[in-house]
Order: sequence, then C-alpha cells, then structure tokens
Amino acid sequence: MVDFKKTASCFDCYLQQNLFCYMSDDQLGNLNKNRLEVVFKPGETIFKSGGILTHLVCIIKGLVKIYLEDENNKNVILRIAKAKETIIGPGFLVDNRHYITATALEETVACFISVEDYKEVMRTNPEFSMELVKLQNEKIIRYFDKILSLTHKQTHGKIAESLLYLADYVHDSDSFETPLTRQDLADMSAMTKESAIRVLKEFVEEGIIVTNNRQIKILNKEMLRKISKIG
Amino acid sequence: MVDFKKTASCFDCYLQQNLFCYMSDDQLGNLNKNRLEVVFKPGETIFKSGGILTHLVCIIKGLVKIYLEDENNKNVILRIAKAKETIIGPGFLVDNRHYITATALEETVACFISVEDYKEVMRTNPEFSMELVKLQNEKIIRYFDKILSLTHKQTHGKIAESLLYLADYVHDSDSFETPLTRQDLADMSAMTKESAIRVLKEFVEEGIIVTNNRQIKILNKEMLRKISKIG
DNA sequence: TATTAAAGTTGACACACATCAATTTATTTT
DNA sequence: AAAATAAATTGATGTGTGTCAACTTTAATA
Repeated sequence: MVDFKKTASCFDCYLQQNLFCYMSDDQLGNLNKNRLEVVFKPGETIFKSGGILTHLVCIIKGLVKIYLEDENNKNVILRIAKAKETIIGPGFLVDNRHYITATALEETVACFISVEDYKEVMRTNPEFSMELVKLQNEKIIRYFDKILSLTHKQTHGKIAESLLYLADYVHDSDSFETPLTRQDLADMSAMTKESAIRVLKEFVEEGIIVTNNRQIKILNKEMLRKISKIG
Repeated sequence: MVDFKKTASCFDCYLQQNLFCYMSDDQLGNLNKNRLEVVFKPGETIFKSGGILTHLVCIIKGLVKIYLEDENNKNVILRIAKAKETIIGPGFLVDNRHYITATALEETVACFISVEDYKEVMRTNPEFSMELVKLQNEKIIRYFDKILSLTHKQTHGKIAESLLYLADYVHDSDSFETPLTRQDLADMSAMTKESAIRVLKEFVEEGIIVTNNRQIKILNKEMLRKISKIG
C-alpha cells in the first residue's frame, strides 16, 4: 500500500496539526482519492462568502487573507492563514455555506478535501473529532480577543495590535515586507485607510517603526505592546 | 436499569439539542453519577473569565448573561443563554480556562457536568462529537455577525439589532420586561449607557418602540429591521 | 518609454459619540 | 416608611475618527 503520508504534501500539513495522526492507511487512501490541488495567483479568490462549502482547504504554500464582507462592501480581515493551516469555515456541519472569503495574498498552493470525506473520518475516528473541536475553540478564543480590541480600543491600539500580529504571527520577524495594502491594514483594524496611514505616520515620527511603502520595521516593540495594551 | 432520560432533568435539555440522543444507558449513567445541580440568584456569577473550566454548564431554568471582560472593566455581552442551552467555553479541549463570564440574570438552575465525562462520551460516540462541532460552528457564525455589526454599524443600528435579538431570541415576544439594565444593553451593543439611552429615546419619539423602564414594546418591527440593516 | 490604473498620502472639515457632571427615578436595605 | 444605594436620564462639551477631495507615488499595461 502506498504511503500517502509521504506522497501527498497536504497530508504533511495535517500531520503537523495532529489531525490525521490517528488515521489508518485505508482512511488516508480514501481521502487522497478525491483531494485536488490548485494554484492561486495573488489577488485570486479561493472561495467566497455566500458560496457552497463543498471542500475544506489546506494551505500547502502561500499566504491567504480570510475576511468577512458586509452589505456595504466593507470588510473585516479575521486572520492571515499560512502554509500548513486548514481553513474550516463555520458552515461545516451546519448549512454547508461559506461565511468567510479567502483570497491569496501571494502565490498559494491549496489542497481541497471533500466535506463528505472529512465527515467519514469523523465518524470512524473520535480523536480526529476532538482535535477538530479543539481547533475550532482556539479560533473562538482568537475571535473573542478580536471582538474586545475592535470594540474597545482606538486607532493607535488597534494598529499596534495589527503590526504585532504581522510581525509575530504572519512574517515571523520584526522587519518584513508585507503583501497587505494600507486598506488591508485598515480592514484588519476596523478603521479607514486614511486613519491607518495617519497612525502609521505618527508611529514613524515617534521612532516606533520605520516604513517604506510595504516594508515595515519595528524599532520599539515594547512600546507597540504597551500601546496595544492600553488601547 | 434506571431511565436517566426521565429522571435527570438536565438530560432532557441535552436530548432536545440532539446531543445525547445516540447515547447508551451506560453512558448516560456515568454522566449522571458526577453531575450536580446548583441554583443561582439574579446577579450571581456561575463562572468567571480566567477561572478553571472543570465542568460544562447546562441551563435547566433561567436566563444567563455571557460576556467578555477586558482589563479596563469594560464588557461585551456575547449572548443571553436560556434554558436547555449548554455553555461550552472555548477553553474546552484547549487549556481548560474560562474566557467568558456567565452570570444569572434571573433565578437560574444549572447542571454541571464534568469535562472528563464529556470527553469520555466524545471518545466513544462520534455522532456526539459531530454535533458538538456543529454547535461550535453555529456559535462562530453568530460571532462573525457580531464582529461585523459592532465594527461597522453605528449606535442606532446596533441598538435596533439588540432589541430584535431580545424580542426574537431571548423573550420570544415583541413586548417584554427584560432583566437587562441600560448598561447591559450598552454592553451588548458596544457603546456607553448614555448613548444607548439616547437612541432608545429617539426610537420612542419616532414611534418605533414604547418603554417604561425595563418594559419594552416594539411597535414598528419592520422599521427596526431596516435600521438594523442599514446600520 | 509613455500611458493608465491602483495605491498611498495629506489637509480641511464635519459630526457621531464618549466623557463628565448634575439630577431624577427606581430599587434595596434598615 | 425612611434612608441609602443603584439605575436611569438629561445637558453641555470635547475630540477621535470618518468623509471628501486633491495630489503624489508606485505598479501595471500597452
């Protein structure tokens, strides 16, 4: 029997998340049968809010912007997903609709796994299901944090938080060139792009960061943390 | 063997949620052994953010305010839980900490079921786990809605939404006496109590609602929906 | 390289909402 | 029933941030 754990790169991702580690070769083989890989160019939509959720998406390579859209074309960016993450929209097991939109920020390779296959694994593998509940709960914790900061903090605190998120989570460095536009930064922080630009400018003037278009370097991280904390 | 489905009132709640419907009498018996019921008076805390999550709470009777607290004692009310609902905090299967605070709004009877017992059921009952993922995902969908309205809508839209929530979900009537204070209404809608009061006053002046302290009657629901929609 | 489009930047202005303070009305306690 | 506490209300005021418009810079396209 083929060792899918070695041939299929998306399974590497799952294994790293402890999601598939209790799975038999039979189960993996079945998953592998229907899965498919797609390459997305920057700006392309992977799936769109309102659409039908037929597959779960595992990111093999790239960076993905995950956001909410409202009626007035105003967006809230929930998070930036990286390689080895699986995007499981909340429509899964509910109404099989997408509530979030996912677009590629850079060239992205995504692996699509059928919802039905996923459900079959859940039926036969309790550990897998528990891991899934855990993953969803971790997301809920992040959303709680987001709700608090978007509602209670003002512009400086919110931009500080977004910069820390980019450095610590997305780019893994205090000096980075981000594919995010100023509008994206504003959508992450629930404000207008003009406000985002003005706050960034102030941070530069105060020597907290240096910017050159999308190149951002954090000089005083402690201060950013403080600003983020006090709001 | 005792029919726990008939003797233990909290199991009625679970059965109504389809959570325990696939469970054997053995499994129910085990759950029943450790469970305990507690009565809370209005204003009393059922569990507190930051505390250890040792039990899941099923509300048998009453009304519970579930909210987030930040460092500056500002709260965001996420939802009002009613009888027959189970409160499963996101710390479950993650770090066993509470991220939300739950307080009784009226006399409330709560049934506590041990986290370990719950996990045991998940291990032996895949349908139960899937139902749990579904419940968590339904919550995430609601939180997405909340994030959008709290960040994009202004005071009138947010209060309109809160009033509709109270009428349609909490009190099941367009005319109700709510245990929520004006401060609570403000915390639900992410604004100050003064703003909440002023918006309510305008709604009264425009003939959309009638208020007498905590007694609220919706006169023009269509208008409320419209205001909520346009923000 | 010229041309067009998109993204970024800046300033002037308006206003929605928070803040603060004072007062009235409810609710609880003695 | 009186006193004390908590909740609700109202007005005056300040300001943070959105809006609009003009302009500059960068990136994309012909």
